Amino acid sequence: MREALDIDSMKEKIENLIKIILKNLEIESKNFSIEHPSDFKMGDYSTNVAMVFAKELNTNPKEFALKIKSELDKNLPKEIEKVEIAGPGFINFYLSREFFTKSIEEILKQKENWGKNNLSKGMKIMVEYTDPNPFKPFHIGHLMTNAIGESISKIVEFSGAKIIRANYQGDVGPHVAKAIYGIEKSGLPDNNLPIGDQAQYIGECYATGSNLYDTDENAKKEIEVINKKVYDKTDDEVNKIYNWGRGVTLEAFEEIYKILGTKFNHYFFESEMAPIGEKIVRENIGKVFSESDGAIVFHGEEHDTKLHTRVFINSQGLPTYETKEIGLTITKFDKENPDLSIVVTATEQAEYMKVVQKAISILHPDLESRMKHITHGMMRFASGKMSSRKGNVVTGESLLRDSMDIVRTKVEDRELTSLEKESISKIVGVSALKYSILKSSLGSDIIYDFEKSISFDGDSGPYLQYTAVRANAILNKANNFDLQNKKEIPDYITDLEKFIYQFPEVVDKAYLNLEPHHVATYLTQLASSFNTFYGNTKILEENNIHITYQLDLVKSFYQTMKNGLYLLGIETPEKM
RNA sequence: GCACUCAUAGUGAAAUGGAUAUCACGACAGUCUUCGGAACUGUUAUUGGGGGUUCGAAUCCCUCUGGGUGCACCA
Repeated sequence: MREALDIDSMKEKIENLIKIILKNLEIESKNFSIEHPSDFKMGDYSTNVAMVFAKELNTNPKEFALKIKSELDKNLPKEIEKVEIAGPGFINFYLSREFFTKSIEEILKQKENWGKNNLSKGMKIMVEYTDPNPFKPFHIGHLMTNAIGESISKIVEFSGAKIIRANYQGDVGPHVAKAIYGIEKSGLPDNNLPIGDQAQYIGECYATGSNLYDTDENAKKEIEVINKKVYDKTDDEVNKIYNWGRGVTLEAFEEIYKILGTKFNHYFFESEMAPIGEKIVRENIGKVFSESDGAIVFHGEEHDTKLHTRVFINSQGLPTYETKEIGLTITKFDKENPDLSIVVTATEQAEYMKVVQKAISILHPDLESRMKHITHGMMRFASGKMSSRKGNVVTGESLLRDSMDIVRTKVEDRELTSLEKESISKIVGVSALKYSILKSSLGSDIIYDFEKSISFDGDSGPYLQYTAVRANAILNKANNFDLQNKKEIPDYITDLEKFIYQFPEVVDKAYLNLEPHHVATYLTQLASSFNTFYGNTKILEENNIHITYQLDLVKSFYQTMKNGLYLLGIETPEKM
């Protein structure tokens, strides 16, 4: 992807320059860092090499820095304008006009490939995420996992891997029995209703059933009977409701995936994973698993003091979630044999997953390094805001619809076709939600405040989109301009140019840490620097001799923003 | 009780061990109707407490405090 390496190998180039100098000074090279200083006043790149070596050379870091600088100055490459010493002994590199001009050319050449890297070239990576359960609502946690999983998939894809998207759904188990019981009590809904409404009705039936299970002994017994029937499929009435409800909720989920922009390659179901896992567990009783109080368990703490014991087959002989997870993991490797299998879930599954993965690692030592579990915090609500605009319990779906509705009212009196308005509502509404999830690092919980998430200025997805749309508007309008005699390149360098070439480094970082927020944070800085440029520079003026270059700059900004938003799973609208 | 995880302006966040800790919202004061104002400029305020490692700590180690999550037949 990066054939013309001049621009984004700048970091390596500087590193090599310094290594050569160290070698000439007969100093053994060890780790030093090259980074972007926090402020452009301190240059475009900076190294701490002088501070790292000063002590063992028994010299003052500033003196040593000066020595390196004088060596550098002897043969400075044309991409570097100057080198300076600052602070306690930092060596700062200021890039040249030529470098920035070249980087813009490079972006225009690479287009949708701009920002890609080869860090996982040739690998096959499977990412499992979203994981909603049929018969239950698509709740906010699913929305969060989906946004994160989709973004990680795209970041991994940008690093050269073949990506396989997987979704794992719980279509058997007590929650299904509770929902069926609720449906038996309340009756089937009108099948002319939109599929989303029917799914919501099923979700309500689940809530009813779940409540009765906790409060009513008879209901509890009946639900347990239904649960068995779901597994053995002996009751026609239960089968009928089951098939209908499973179909309706899965279809409703598909509508949501469509809005969110996710296309899965594989759908795995607990009902199918259970027998596969159970066979594996039973074959390894006495080896990996053992009997305890009538159940089949895995003693995690025997292998790692931080782990604990978990039940894999309960005392009634039924496989638990743990066993299904084993079936799932083995099935993934059987079907696709990925180099790496990533699972994205909320943090509450972290401990459970460690135990299960330990058990799998003992069964298949070669898989240990090929499983990765990424966890994220939960979405909580600012106090007292637990209901959606329609007054219902907030689900992932209602949140999406509400967000889209807000955008719809915002574009209502714009001069746009109703088709355009609908598309913008979707693209911008989804962006507001996704960005508010992806801007934070994965570890901590997100306090979700509806009022704030729909404020579209500043640190938000719509702000980024709006900035891109502005850039696009200039480019469209520029078609009427005669660009002859307007091809001079400015002698000054804007902050926009200083940010824009860093994009591939940001993508690398997001990939290496599997943290989408690096992209989100960067794009906000980039957008802000574009808006500053936009505010200070009137491009489309007859007597502006820099138009050609500035339009290229706008174009490369637009491309960078578009590619960056893509990595967050956000579309860039033409208008809004 | 044990384990995991988190703690940064009034609020929400950022910062491969680096320089004067950034960004947004809010508040206050301006620009201005522009190549699209969902914009720009300026002011404002911050690393939970205590030790340690280091030339250098929001970051690493120890400890305390305070949230969240998980710890046997749910998923």
